[in-house]
Amino acid sequence: MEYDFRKIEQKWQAEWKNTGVYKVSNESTRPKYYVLDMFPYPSGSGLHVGHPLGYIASDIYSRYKRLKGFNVLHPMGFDSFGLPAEQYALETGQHPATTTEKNISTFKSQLDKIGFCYDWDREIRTSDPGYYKWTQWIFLQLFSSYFCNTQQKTKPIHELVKKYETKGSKNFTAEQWNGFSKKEQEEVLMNRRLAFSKYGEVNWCEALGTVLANDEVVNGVSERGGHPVEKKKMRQWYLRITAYADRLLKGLDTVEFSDSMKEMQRNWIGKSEGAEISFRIVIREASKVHTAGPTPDTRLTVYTTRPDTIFGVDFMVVAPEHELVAQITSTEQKTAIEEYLSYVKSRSERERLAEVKQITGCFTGAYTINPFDGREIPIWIAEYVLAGYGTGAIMAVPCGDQRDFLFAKHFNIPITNIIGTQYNGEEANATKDAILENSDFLNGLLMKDAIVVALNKIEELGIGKKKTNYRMRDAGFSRQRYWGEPFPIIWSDGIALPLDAEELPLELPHVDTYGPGREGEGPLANLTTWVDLTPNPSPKERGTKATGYLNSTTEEWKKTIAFAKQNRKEATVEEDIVWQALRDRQVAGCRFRRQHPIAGYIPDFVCLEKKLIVEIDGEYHDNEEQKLFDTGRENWLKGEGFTTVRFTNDEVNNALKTVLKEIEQALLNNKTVLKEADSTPPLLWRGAGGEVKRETSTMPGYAGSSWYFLRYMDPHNTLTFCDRNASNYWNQVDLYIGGTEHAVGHLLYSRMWTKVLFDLGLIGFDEPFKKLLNQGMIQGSSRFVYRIEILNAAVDDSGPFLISYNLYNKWKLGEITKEIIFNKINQVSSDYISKVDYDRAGLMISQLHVDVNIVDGIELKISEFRRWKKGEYLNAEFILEDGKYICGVETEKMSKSKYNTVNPDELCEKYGADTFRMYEMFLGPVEASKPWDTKGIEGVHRFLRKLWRLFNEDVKGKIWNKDKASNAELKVLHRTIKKIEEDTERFSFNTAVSTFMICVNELAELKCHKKEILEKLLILLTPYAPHITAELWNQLGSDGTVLDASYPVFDPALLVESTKEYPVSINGKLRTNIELALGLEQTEVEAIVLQNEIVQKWLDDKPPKKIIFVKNKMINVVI
RNA sequence: ACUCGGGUGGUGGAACUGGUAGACACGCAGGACUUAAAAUCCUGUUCGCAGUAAUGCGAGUGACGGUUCAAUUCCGUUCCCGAGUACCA
Repeated sequence: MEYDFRKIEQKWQAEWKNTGVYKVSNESTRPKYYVLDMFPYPSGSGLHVGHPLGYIASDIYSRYKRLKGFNVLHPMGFDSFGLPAEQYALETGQHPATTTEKNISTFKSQLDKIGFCYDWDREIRTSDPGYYKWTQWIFLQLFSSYFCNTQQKTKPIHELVKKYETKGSKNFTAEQWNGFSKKEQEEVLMNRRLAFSKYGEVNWCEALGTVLANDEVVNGVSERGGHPVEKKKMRQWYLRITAYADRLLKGLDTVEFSDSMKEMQRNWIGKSEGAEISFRIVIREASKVHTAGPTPDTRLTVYTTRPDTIFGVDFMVVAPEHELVAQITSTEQKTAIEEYLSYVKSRSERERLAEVKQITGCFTGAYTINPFDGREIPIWIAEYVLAGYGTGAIMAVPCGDQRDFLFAKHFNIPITNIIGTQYNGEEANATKDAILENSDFLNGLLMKDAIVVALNKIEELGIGKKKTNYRMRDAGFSRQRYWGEPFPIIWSDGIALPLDAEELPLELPHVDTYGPGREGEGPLANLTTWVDLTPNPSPKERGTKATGYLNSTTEEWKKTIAFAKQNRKEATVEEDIVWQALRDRQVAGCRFRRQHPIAGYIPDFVCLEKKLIVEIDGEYHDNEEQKLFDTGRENWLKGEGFTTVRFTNDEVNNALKTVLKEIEQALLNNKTVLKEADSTPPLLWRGAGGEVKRETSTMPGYAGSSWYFLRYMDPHNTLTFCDRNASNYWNQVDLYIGGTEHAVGHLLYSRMWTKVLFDLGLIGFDEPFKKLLNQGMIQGSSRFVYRIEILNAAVDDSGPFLISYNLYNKWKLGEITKEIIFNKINQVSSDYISKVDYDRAGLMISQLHVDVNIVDGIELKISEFRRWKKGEYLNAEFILEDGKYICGVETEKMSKSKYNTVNPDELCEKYGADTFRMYEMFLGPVEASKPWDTKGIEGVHRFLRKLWRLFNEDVKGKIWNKDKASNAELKVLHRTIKKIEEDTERFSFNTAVSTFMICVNELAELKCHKKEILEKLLILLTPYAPHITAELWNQLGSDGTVLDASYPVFDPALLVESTKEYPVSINGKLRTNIELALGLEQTEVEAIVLQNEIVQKWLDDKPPKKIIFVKNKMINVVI
């Protein structure tokens, strides 16, 4: 009986599906274990071999933990909001929901082929309204919470309001607060909310009319099209992650992340401790000396981590954007400063990164006074000082900071040396270990110690204070895109109002086009009826107010609704006739509403899907004033995309058929604009008055992924994001596996969200991931062919010539001439080359990616290549070396366009999922990045077949038996148990695979076919190769399913030996082995060793200096 | 530039706290079975030198140096590769 992996794997995958063996319950007496993978973005190109690496590792560990008696949660889902689907929609018009759905089903079928133990009942998708309802809900929690600095903890914002109302704050009294307008109060609160909105800079591309992400901007121009990009201020949402900087830092000590991962997060947070010092400013003009600024004691505040260098300050540098710049510029320097500012502005639009660092700057004409020695210090502006960090101003110490040094040299500013011989005048020395000189009261102190001394003095004088700074910025949380969670926010007269929880989810409406709004807003902005919720007065009231609805209130909107209702009751006979004909989708299958308010207007009939309005005009429409009004309203509605058709009462009475015909025609002419559900005008209104609009941005990709690990615990709950019982049971993710690319983004955000939810008492832990394992990237190994172009050949008919790699390389290096290549071409196609004029012909060789799947190692499979790309190379001529066409090789990122992707489906089809799983693990440590190479997969496949042959033989069939196992066999088994358990526990899956190979090799050698041994081996192996083990377990007739078998227990007694082969070194060099009983003591061993022939040979009759004997390890004889 | 990883046969990699460097596999070479192929099995495979051979000797974990009876492992200097950050005061 042969190992028919295709049949076996199909059989067991179906079996698992039918019996639901991977269903996980939230109730169990067993201890819990939560294994999580970073869920994938379902891209259009499907899985390649890089994706499953981490999934296989987590699957092995989950299955292992299950065998060890844990209730294991190992879910999978999809991070299905994101830009690629939207871009695809922009190009093809296909709705992102459609393509996403399609991609997910491809992903799922690919994942299932690998045999993962996911509980698909717990699958989640971030783009599913049932899911993003809760993303929006958590956003609302963030919106209505603030960070209490004294308690370092998230609290509901109403507690802050209460405090303001009763006690006021640093900046205002309770009375003042209570006197603030609603809008003023909201502005104050916005500065404390955890999710808040402010004006921020975005990359705006005029030509594309859209906002671009940072990575869509390359060298100052758009990646697509190369159009110029500029900074533009727009209202944006942010998360106040900076408030959590310290807790995010401290939390790192409580989790098991790799050192590099922790380091990356620490760097990103970038905490630095230093001081803010303020300096008095004076301006020196030709005519006078005066102080700057609106008040005489306007001061310049700088941030420094080195207050000890205060006497080495030779100049100040202020960021060009600094608010003081205009005030402190002297008349003499005004033009120079203006020129410099315009230069900086022009440059900020360009990408500064690419170019060599230039030293630029400009003197302002102002000075600060060193408070300790009264020295006047010039103030400069320069672009190397960033407005966004610290105070946007620095004190420059050229002898201690290389940038300051270069700046001083460039502008000939004299440099003060405060560190004596430690400074050589050639470059700055940033040491903290120098003894200070030229430093007044700090003289003679070690810089390290002087930091505190200086700081204390500064605080004592009241000119500065200790200050901790963070490099991390608040996280931008809005995107001007379509395919993301809509914000549950309504802007009313400039105040952000949250939706009520009952109104969630705020579903993403359908749009026609995915292009940006007029002002660069997201595509949602184009849906005026969805966006504009401004309540409107009734027509009667509007008659007296030209700009009526702008000042309307809830009351007025209610009146509009009431008015419409009234109109319905008081319908004219003609209106009724038309309604009877239109209702219930009788015309063109379209739904009509009657007397339905649109903004301020109440049309007689409207079909929202087709944006068609039908008006039945009574006699009073002949009135001039009414006509004016009708036209005005028609124009306004036209602007909103509505077309209006009008009929008179007479037409309805006399020619209803024609009227209906015309309506039908109008419906058919209009295209469908909205899905019915989206067009319902919301009835919300929570009134500050003024313009009421929905937020049109959507949330970024990381919104949904910041809390998904919680949803898996309780995925179907419609009452809450995750029941507290469920999150208490599953608690933290015990093992999280994923790539390093999310080191700072996703991981920091989800850590922050967890802390917020914890503080608000919604979950019981404040770090989401207990242990993080980083999987390496699997790179593609690209293959190249080299195509020869002959220029000026004057011959038109021949296939392309392809030259093998080594010849190409020699040509490139100039080792061979073009004549030699022409000669080679001549050999493969003599009649072609005879027509070429050697002297005039030029040679060009281009390197082309070739599909790795038609290359065997590095040798091109020529016949398959001819068929490749629909026969583009059918007539190619090959210039070979040693009869082979050798391809060029390079390691690159795996991508379709480079033809270096390897599809797991094909490997599963060819070798089976078990082989594929084990081979991915065998490739090397999970954490390591490595290029994919399919070559070695045969070895793993051979191993599985060898395993199979321990149970069955091709001819004889079943050969396993129930004989009693020998000691030697038990020894092999228990060595394996020990090693596999150790290796699996420490995620060393590659060595575990090799341990299995050793075990099977040894059992084969022992001709062991005993159930007693093999059964145990199957349990060990089932996490790695679940299909073949399930099948063989079944064949052995063992009880139950191998998935829940009890894990074999290692018995150390079986491995106890009485003797050991000791390696014997002489002077640390291995010379021989001696078998010794284990109980021996040093002296006994020495005696035996000295007897040894080889040792005696090396001793050459001299006594050894020393003999080192390490029990159970080795012996070293020192001569 | 800074921070963090990592350099081991022809290749992927192993050696977990200093103690037999190269496990396991790929590839390659030779052999068995076979008309042949596939499959399977066996032998060899770090390099150099000597030997028919068993074997012996020498070198060897990027380079140089140190600590140690003993270093891939610890320390110092240096080179190369990868990842992250980027004028952060």
